[in-house]
Amino acid sequence: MASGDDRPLPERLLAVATRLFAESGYEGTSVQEIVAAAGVTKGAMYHYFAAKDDLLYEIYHRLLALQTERLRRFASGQGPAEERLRAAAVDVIETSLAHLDEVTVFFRSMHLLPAEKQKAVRAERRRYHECFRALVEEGQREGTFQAGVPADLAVNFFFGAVHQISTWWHPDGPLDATTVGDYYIGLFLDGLRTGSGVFEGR
Amino acid sequence: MASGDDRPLPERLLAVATRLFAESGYEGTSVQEIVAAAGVTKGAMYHYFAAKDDLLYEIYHRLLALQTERLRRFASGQGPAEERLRAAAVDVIETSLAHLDEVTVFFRSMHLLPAEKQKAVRAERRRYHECFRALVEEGQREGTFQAGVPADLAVNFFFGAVHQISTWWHPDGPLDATTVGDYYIGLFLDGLRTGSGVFEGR
Amino acid sequence: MASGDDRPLPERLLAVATRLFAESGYEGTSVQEIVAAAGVTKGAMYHYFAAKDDLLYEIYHRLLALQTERLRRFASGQGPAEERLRAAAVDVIETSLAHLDEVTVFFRSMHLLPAEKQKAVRAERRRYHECFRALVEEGQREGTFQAGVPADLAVNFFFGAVHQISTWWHPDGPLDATTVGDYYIGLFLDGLRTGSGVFEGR
Amino acid sequence: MASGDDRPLPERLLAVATRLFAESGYEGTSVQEIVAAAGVTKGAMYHYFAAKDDLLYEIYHRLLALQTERLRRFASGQGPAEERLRAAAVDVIETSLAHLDEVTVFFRSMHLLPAEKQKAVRAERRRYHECFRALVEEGQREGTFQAGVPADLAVNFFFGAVHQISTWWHPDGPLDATTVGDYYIGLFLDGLRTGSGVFEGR
DNA sequence: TATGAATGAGCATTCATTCAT
DNA sequence: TATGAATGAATGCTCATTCAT
Repeated sequence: MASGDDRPLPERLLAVATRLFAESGYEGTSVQEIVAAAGVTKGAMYHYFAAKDDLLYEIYHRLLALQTERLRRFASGQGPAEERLRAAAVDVIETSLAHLDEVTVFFRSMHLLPAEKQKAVRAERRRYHECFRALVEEGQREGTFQAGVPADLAVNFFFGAVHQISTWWHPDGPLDATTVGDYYIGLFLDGLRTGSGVFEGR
Repeated sequence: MASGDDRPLPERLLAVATRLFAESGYEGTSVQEIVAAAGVTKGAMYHYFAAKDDLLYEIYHRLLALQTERLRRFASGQGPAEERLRAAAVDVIETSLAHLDEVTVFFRSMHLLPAEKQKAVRAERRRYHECFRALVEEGQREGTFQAGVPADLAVNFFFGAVHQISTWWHPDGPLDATTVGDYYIGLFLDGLRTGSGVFEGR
Repeated sequence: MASGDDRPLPERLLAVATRLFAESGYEGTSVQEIVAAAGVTKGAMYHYFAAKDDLLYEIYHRLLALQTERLRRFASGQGPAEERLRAAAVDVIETSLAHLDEVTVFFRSMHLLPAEKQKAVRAERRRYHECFRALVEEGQREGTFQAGVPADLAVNFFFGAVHQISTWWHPDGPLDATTVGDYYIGLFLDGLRTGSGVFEGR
Repeated sequence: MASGDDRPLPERLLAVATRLFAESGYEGTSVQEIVAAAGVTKGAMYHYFAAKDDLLYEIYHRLLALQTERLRRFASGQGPAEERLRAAAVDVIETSLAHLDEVTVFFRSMHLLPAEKQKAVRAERRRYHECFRALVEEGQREGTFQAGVPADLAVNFFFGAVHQISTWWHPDGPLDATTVGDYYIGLFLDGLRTGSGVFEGR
């Protein structure tokens, strides 16, 4: 019962919920299981979170806020677009792999959020996406990236692959996070780069 | 009430369940809603499916069986590996987009299947994956594809992107299925092809 | 458990609920207590009633339907208005005292019904009220009843008294139902009759 | 937040509770809602009231104490019983209409009080009732009122009607409080007066 | 083949109340 | 006097599944 975790209760509940949602799914995890794992009672949880889906929202919202803030720093840096894009992509893969449960849980279960929360998170996500896309477009204007492929689609392609990583990768497996990140970024940037391919001249 | 659908009941139930699962999620759809939408009663459904999760299993199993059979035909064809891989990739994107609900539902909810069914579908999925990977490896041996990137990882990268398509693409949107497929295959093959990139010589 | 009651389950549930609501109040009676007293499980109850408040609605709706039908028969009969009104009033008191729990429960708890059900029952109640009021107005036109008192108000006065009977009267007490009914009707009609009082000439 | 209400907190809490109970019912109003509407926190309320039902008890207890004190003044006055009864009745209707929420709330929810509080309020109520009944009996002995009707029953009849007024009357409606009071008293006294009716000679 | 009444276990949520501060 | 975090028990309701017919 003594959890040996002295973080504030809201943080502890989010951490516990993230782990349990990743293990058994959002719908497969009861509020009772969450609070039991955190060593408190339901009332304590509802003191901080108005509903179970607030946990789900908050889990991804916090990660996305972190990633957005970091992305903005990379995007507004110096140097050619490709270098800034690469740095941003390395970073988003690193933080995504470091928060694999959060990513997994969210993309599996965001459809279970009530409409208005879904809208809110989609709006946050869209802002992130647009910042990333702007980097791709900058690279296309510079001539580093193929102009023939819609930047929007390329970004979706990349993040699709990233968000699904947990379906096959595990931190204790043979490939470490950095390695996977390098390969993913390589596959993405090589696919995009001028000289590589099929969309040139479009 | 008259559904105007004269397919056998099992097929009708699967079609209805796929639609409802895609709309409201697997856990958000009750058996009662499924049978009501199919115009029958619960007993009728339980006559054909032993449990609700049989529907989920069957939905993806049928699509995967179809895609596996087609993949085998492409894989065992003539010509250079890249051509066969491209044809297989075009095909899997086309069939995936044509059965977008099935793909969405399954990758969202496979974690809710009981252990043994999860194992079964993972085994089927692995067989599919390995056949696809073999094509990539053949291309690497032929020298068409970069040998530096693990074929397994490349295949996972590609299917990650494909399985997430429904998070942003819609059949009535500005890009039609063929266009999306072409871009995705382009991004994938360009990223993989010799001469494009970072993994050469590894 | 064997209830020894072979009425259909819906009727049995309503009977049990009426008794328990009268004893402990609507809010003080749990669905669990109702189904336990009826010897079934919650699922069985929810098979017939969509919500707990359906029980409350149905309890009064059924009594009111009965009383409305009887009132219409008395109202459309032959003879002077006073005689028809007296017969109707005798009848409504008799049926109200025979269903005292229903009356008590409803007038205590109707404010807990969801808005649309409250509206429905109010509309039913209004139809009943208007039929009764028409009898009073007829007596006023005939000159039997004082014209100075608004018929609406007189009817509300009378039913106020009737609906509160359960706060002081009990079937096993010294006064039997018929006696109480006679007195109430006497007090009401004497108060209304020409020659008795203060509203004449208004 | 600043309530603009400088009455002592207990009074403010009772006023707020009365309004909320009248709007949403006793069980439909949470302690949290009461304290929020009063601009304080739960601890403050529990400092003055030991339990939620103390609010309910106090709401009616205060009104009843007021009405009892006034009734005693009218009862112990000079003149014929009918005049004193009329004055008392006018007064009780006036104060009841002026505190309509209190009356409504109490007669809807008194059954939710714990046994001992219910007993206490019933005893207070009985004292009030007996004082009023004594006036009726005095009138019967004087020959002004029909002796054939039990005074107890007549008083219950009258207060039944009065306590239900809020089910149909509203201060902003076409009839003002004084008018309603006059009619109610007229209907009651005319029903009771010698020469009007059916109970004479009993 | 199909019905539909009934089960039983589970779920998210609410809430009056307490108590250390 | 007053706060607000936390409790613990209860509540209405849902739902996959069974089974006699």
